[in-house]
Amino acid sequence: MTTLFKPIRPKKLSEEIVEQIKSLITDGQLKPGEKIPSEREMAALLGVSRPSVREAIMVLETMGLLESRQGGGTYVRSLTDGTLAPLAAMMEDNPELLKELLEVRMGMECWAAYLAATRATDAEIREIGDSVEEMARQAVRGGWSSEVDSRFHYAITTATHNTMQLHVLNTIHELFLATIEVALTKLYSQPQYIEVLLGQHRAIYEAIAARDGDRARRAMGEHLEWVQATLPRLS
Amino acid sequence: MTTLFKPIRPKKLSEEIVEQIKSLITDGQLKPGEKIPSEREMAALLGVSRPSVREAIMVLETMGLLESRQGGGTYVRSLTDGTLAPLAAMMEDNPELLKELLEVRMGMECWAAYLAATRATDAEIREIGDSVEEMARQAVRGGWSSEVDSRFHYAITTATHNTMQLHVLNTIHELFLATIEVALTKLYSQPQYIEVLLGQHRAIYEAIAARDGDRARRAMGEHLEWVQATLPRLS
DNA sequence: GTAATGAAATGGTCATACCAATTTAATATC
DNA sequence: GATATTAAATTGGTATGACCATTTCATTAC
Repeated sequence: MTTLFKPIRPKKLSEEIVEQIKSLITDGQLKPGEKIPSEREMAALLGVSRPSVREAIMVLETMGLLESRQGGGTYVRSLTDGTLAPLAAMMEDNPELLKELLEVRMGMECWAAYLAATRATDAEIREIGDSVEEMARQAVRGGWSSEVDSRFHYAITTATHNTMQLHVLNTIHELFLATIEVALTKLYSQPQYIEVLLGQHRAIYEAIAARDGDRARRAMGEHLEWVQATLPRLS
Repeated sequence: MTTLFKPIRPKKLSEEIVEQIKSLITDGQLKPGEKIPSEREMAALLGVSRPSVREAIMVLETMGLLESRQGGGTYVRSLTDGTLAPLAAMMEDNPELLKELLEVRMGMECWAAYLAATRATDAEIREIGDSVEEMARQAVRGGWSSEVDSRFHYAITTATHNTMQLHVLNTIHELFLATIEVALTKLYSQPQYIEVLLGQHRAIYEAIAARDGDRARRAMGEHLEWVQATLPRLS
């Protein structure tokens, strides 16, 4: 019952200013390239102090909606979809976070392999197998896409019959792909790695097909440790 | 050829402050839930004015990394709060998903126990032990709070030395607590359960202290399976 | 019409003050 | 010793006024 009520926090002035300016931009009353009133003018119009206006403009700049130039004014930016979510952007700036996310993923994928081995339906085991066969088909032609690898892991997570697991792993996988899809595709097309990777995927599939949870977890762990060790060598 | 060169714009002070605080968060020196120094203190430490610090904090709040409370201070948020926000919405719509979240958490806590056993410093092992001792002290008086349990799990996750693990688990833990803090506190105060739970927490601590990863993982798995089985009996 | 110079406008930073909310410490009571 | 109440301290929120740095605009000279 506690979830029905949420703490009420009064809005800061800067938040209200942000909302007003956002509305003017999304309504088209402030257009891309247009200059907004100066900080001093805005403060006078809104009946607030200049620091409060500055805080709101700072926030809108962070959102990518405005752009300030010292001495020159503040302009509305074009509404392009270029801004990455903050976490993905931070991961681009800091490869150590990516390595840590890989490790978080490892824990979750191993757990997923374990659960899948204990719960998968025959149809789900077939789908995992089919994705491995698709890898083998593309391997003959020089390597497989990161989509096929995603299909494999997605099928395993689906077989856990845990919706939350699927959502969390999907979110982590998207963050992951946003950063290293190019490197992964490179990995899946190197001749010296293809057979090793294919063998690892088969081992995972076979452990799940045998409904052996511990074996599935170990096989997944070995696969992901190998990937984690091999990716840095590609750069 | 013009795209090779970008205009050079001197960085604002607030931008430099943002970068410094971001680094402290991604390096794990500022952890989720932790309070950062006050605005006045930060201004003194950085040798800048309080409005400049405030602008930086405003920006970090917009990015979802910090959260300020008037009179109360400014706290680090989990990096994954934003990206995993849909989970909270899903759980509000469908409380049955709590069981699945418990299972996701189980996988991650077991992995954390394993990593902590292999990596914890002596000081970290001491902190885990201290939180178990605090449980024992409160147990004599009828049970312990969910804060003490959080401290125990937080100490284990900190000992993994994986910042992303800490952030993801923190987000999941807050989702978890938001739903069943009352039930957990009830669980931790039932006379027939207190001794069992204390024994389970001791077993986890001892396995980590023995630096036995597999044993730590099994102990954590047993504990969380027991909790998962027992919670429904309280309603 | 163009170039140089000065003034004005604008954003960036700062010091200081005060208000509002929260936390902590001190005191009184049982 | 525990609990409740009150006061003080701490912290974030907002404001005023000042000054610096950069850009834009107006004026003047050629």
